[in-house]
Amino acid sequence: MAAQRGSKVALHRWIKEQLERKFGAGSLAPGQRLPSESEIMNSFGVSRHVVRLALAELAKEGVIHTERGRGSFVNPPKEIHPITSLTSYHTLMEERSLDASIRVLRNRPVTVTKALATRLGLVDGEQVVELIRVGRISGKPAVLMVSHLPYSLCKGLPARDMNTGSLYEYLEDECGLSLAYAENYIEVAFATREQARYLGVSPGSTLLLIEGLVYDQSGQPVEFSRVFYRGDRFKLFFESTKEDGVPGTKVRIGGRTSPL
Amino acid sequence: MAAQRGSKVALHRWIKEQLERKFGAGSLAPGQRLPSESEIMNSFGVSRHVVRLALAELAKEGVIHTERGRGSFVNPPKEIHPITSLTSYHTLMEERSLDASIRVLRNRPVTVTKALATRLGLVDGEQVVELIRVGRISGKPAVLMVSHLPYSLCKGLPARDMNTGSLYEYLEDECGLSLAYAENYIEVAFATREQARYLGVSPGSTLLLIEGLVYDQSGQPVEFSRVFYRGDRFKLFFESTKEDGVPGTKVRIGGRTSPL
DNA sequence: AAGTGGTCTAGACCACTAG
DNA sequence: TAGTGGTCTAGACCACTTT
Repeated sequence: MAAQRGSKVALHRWIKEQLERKFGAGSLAPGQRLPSESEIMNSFGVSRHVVRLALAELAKEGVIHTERGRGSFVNPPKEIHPITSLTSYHTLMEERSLDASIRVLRNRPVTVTKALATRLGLVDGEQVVELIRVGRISGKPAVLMVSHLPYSLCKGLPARDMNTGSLYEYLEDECGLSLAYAENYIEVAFATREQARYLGVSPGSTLLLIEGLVYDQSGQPVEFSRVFYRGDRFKLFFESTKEDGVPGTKVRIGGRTSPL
Repeated sequence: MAAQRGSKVALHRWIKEQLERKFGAGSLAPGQRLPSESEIMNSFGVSRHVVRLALAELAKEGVIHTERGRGSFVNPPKEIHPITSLTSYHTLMEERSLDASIRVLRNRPVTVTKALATRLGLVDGEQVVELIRVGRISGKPAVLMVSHLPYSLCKGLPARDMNTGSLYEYLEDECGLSLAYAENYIEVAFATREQARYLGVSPGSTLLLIEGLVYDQSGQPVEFSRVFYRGDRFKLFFESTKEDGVPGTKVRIGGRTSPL
């Protein structure tokens, strides 16, 4: 191999492009193993460092992933997921009942942190219910949902089995709350060690984060939620429709999940 | 320094945490320079490689950025931006008229690619208008907007100066189109060399991508757009309101941009 | 010219996986 | 045990920025 390494493009970028060309989607099926790092080293005649830089770049982009002691493998294409806000993950589950499930990791009262107290309009020392759930699709961890709710509004929540049932239905039907609106922020985040463990990715992986603050009809904050998706595995979908002269756009969340 | 490097956490991760603690937001103001790589090497007594791994991790997360020949610098916090779909960037400009602007990079007819033809319902060989614009906020590149529209629907577009005025207003007022709805996908992307140049980031940087396919009232595809935001600098904002028994959620796009 | 980050080599040891 | 990826060291040269 070796080939002409003309011009000024960095060697590891060039190697990355070669690997993408040879093993990218299409030429190698999802799940297939790439050559080992030492094999790539030899075939291109470069040091291990540049091979690792190239593979790391491909992994960051979600094209491949690596497993210690096993090798690097081609990833399947991204899943498409309707944006989750006020319409819960549970609603999605009902649509794809066969392969979606929820597992509760934590459901217990804790003392608020300062940042949480500000968001939920609580004072220092108050209690909130911390509800942490992992949503699985086809058995694989897909989404990490972290919710915090004022304990005073849902004292019965920690005792409740949230492995089934919608959180929002519970809040409305059994806590007498009437959810009205939410402010949401979508951003890129990176997996902490704990999040990485739950989502089955390596620490520092790219995540899509939807942060939401849900309000009661009285304007009282009811839930602060953070929903983490694997950035290499998901697209968020929403459908928007334009209505008359309104200086904004109406969006229906939770449209179809058909492929692009 | 050196300190106890007990247990099993990787050295570069530990260094990263130390740096974050010492120089993270709060202790060092945005724009301030961090110690050089060799200074960090010496102060921790580690090799340059682990220092670079730690700095790269911080850069990926948007905490810092590095400039060749100059050093590493603390980043300002993320901007908050309402989701752009059907309501154009131009609308945002009007809201913050002082510091937002658009610059057109390309506006010309080209032959469709296969992927584009599929999305826009065109046949091979047809022409589309390629409109590429960079939105700036406070003079700095903020968002890269890449639009493709069937040439037959807007023959006058390439001759039009799109540095001012809204694309959607142009389509409705001067092309006789009535925009109805759009399908949108939000995902993580990574900057190509070209995108990186336009956005003032390094290749491979994390981006937030909104892909949108906008339809006419007759159901005809009118525009395929891709809007790229710097992932380390932006949050997308939307507000959702729940309405009666609809199995979905109404979202008003383009709410206020007040800070979290 | 001096200092900075960007790239690359060579070699080592470790942790994990699989036969 | 052999092979894999994960981590780390030491040293080198280059491209770029600043003085």
